Amino acid sequence: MRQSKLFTKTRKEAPADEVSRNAELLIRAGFINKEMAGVYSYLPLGLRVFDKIVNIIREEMNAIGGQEVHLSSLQEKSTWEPTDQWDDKQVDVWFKTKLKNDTELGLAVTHEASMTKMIKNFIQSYRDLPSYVYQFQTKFRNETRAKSGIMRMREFMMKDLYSFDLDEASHLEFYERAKGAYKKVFQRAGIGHLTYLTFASGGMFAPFSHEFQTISGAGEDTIYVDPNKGIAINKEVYNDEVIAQLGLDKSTLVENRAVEVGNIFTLGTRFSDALDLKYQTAEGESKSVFMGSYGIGPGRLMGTIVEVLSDDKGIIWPETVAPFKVHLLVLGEDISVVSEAESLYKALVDAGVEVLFDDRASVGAGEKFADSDLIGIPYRVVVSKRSMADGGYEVKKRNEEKSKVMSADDLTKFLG
RNA sequence: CGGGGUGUGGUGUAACGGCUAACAUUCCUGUUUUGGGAACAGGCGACUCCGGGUUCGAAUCCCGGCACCCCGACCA
Repeated sequence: MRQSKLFTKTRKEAPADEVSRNAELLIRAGFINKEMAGVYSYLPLGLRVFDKIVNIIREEMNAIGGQEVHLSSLQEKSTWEPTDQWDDKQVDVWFKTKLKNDTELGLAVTHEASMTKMIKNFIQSYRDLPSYVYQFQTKFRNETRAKSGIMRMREFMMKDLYSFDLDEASHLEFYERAKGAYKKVFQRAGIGHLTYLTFASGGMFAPFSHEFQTISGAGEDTIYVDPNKGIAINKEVYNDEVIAQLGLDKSTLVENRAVEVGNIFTLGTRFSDALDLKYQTAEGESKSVFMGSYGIGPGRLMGTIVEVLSDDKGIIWPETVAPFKVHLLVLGEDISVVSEAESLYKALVDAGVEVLFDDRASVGAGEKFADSDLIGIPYRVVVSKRSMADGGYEVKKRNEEKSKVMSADDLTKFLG
C-alpha cells in the first residue's frame, strides 16, 4: 500500500484526554479513532492488525475442532430469563432496547444462552456430541467506567467458543486442549513470554477457572506468578489453601499487575439445565449437556501488545500481527532514486510481501523515519542516494539499532 | 455508582473580569530543501462544550446540563 494514498496521518501529540499508552500510540499512529468514551473505531492500519489477530485465533480454534458461526447481537428477553440474567440487578451492564411493538431486546453482553438455544435445534442424541462452536461477535457492555483506551470498551469484539460435551470427563479433555490452543495464540501474538495461565475463581462447576494474564502495569488484575512453573494465581483466590492445593511455594510467588487477555471456564450444566439442552444416551436416558466457555478479546489483545511492546519512539509490532511486514521509505525526489524505489516496491509486492510504501513526495527524511518508528512495522527498508551509493537498500529491524545494506535480489529473498 | 479533576481553531497549549482570543503544530500557496518530525514568506481555520445568571464589560465569576479524564466499587 502506498502511504501517499493512506487517508490517516500521524500526529506528534496525543489527545490530552488519552492517558493509556495503547490509546496514545494507536491514535498518534492512526490505527484507531475515538468515537466516545469506551468506543473506538479501527482505521486501515488498525484493522489490518485486528484481522491478523483474529486470524491467529481462528486458526487455533479450528485446530481444536472449533466450528465458526455468527450469532446475532440482538437478543430476546426470553433467552436470558431462564438463568435470571435479564434482571439488571444480576447483570448490570445491559444495553436494552425495544422493537416498534415494545418487545424488549438486549444487545448481547455475552452469548452463552443464545448459543445454547441455537444448538438445541441440532442436538438430540449422544451421537450429536461433542460440538465446539465459536464466533467473533460484538459484545455490548454498559460499563460504568470505560478506561485504558481499547482495553476496556463498551462495544468490543470477542471470540467466544462454547463447548458442548457428553459429560464432565470429555469436557475436561477438551478444556485441556483449549488451554493449549490459548497458549499458542498468545505465543503467536508475540506476548507468550509475558502471559501466564492463571487460576481464578471457578463458579459452581469447577474449583477454578483459568485466565491468561499478561504482565503489564496497564492491567486491572493482581496476580501472583510462579516464574519457574509458569503459572499464576489471581488475587481473588489467593490464599494459603489454594497455594498448597496447586503445589506452589508462597516464597517464590511474585506479585504483578496483569491484563486478562483470555479466560476459559467450566459452565457445567447451568445453561443446559436452564434452557433444557439435553440428549439421549445409548441407554435411552436423558442427560444435560456439559458446557464450557472460552473467550478472547482481539481488541484488548491488540492493546496489550502495544502496552507491552513499544519504546519511546512508538510501537514495535511482532511480525505475526504487524499491519505490514515491510515499511519501504524513499528519501528525496531524485528521479533515479524514486524509480529504483518504485521497482523495488513492485518486486516485493509481486513476491507476496506486505509492504507499506512511504512514497510521499516533499516529506522530509526525518519525518519519514519518525513515522516509521511510530507505526512500528518490523522491517524498514530505505532507498536513497546514500543507500544506492552503498550498493543497494538499507534494511533495519524496528527493534534493532544497526542496519545493513542489501542488493535487490538478496532483499527479495530475505523478505520473501 | 461514590470521590476528584478538566472542557479555548483538527491537535497541543496561552490569555489579570477589560484592546480584534495569543502561540506552536496540522492544513493551503510559493521558494528552497531531502539521513532523524528542515528553512523562509504568505494564508485558511474558534459564537472559548451547551443553557441561564452576575457585571458597564465574562474564555475568566455563579447556577444547571452535557462531555471527557483519573482514583475506588463493579467487571459472565
